[in-house]
Amino acid sequence: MAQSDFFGNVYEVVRLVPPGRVTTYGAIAAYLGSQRGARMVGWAMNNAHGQPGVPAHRVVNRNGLLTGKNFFGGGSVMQELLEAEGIKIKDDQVVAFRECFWDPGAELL
DNA sequence: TCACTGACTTGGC
DNA sequence: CGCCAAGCCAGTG
Repeated sequence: MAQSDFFGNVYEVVRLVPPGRVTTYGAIAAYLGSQRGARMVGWAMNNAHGQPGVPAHRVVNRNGLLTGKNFFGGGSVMQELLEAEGIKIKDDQVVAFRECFWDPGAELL
């Protein structure tokens, strides 16, 4: 990858997230081998703003809360994007998050 | 070169 | 049930 392995892997994993599914920073971080490195995943997403094909709106925190929605324009853009894929959002939170959750380490392996 | 911050997570009080 | 502190990696000042 052009970027560091961490960033490159994050982009690739997020890009592999199927429509109608969501993943978490911790899941990606754990997949990369750094569970506590979840913060870095968020940082990668920040960089991912300039990366096409990286649906950062499908990445939420472990509570299913749209923590990064503030970075999508400050409005409910992230929520609408997820709803457009069939994911229901309630109170900035993913409904049936556990059912929509997509674990890279479990689905890809 | 050193120090701080950041879209997180977990555990402890 | 809610708040505080620690750990992770990379980027910026």
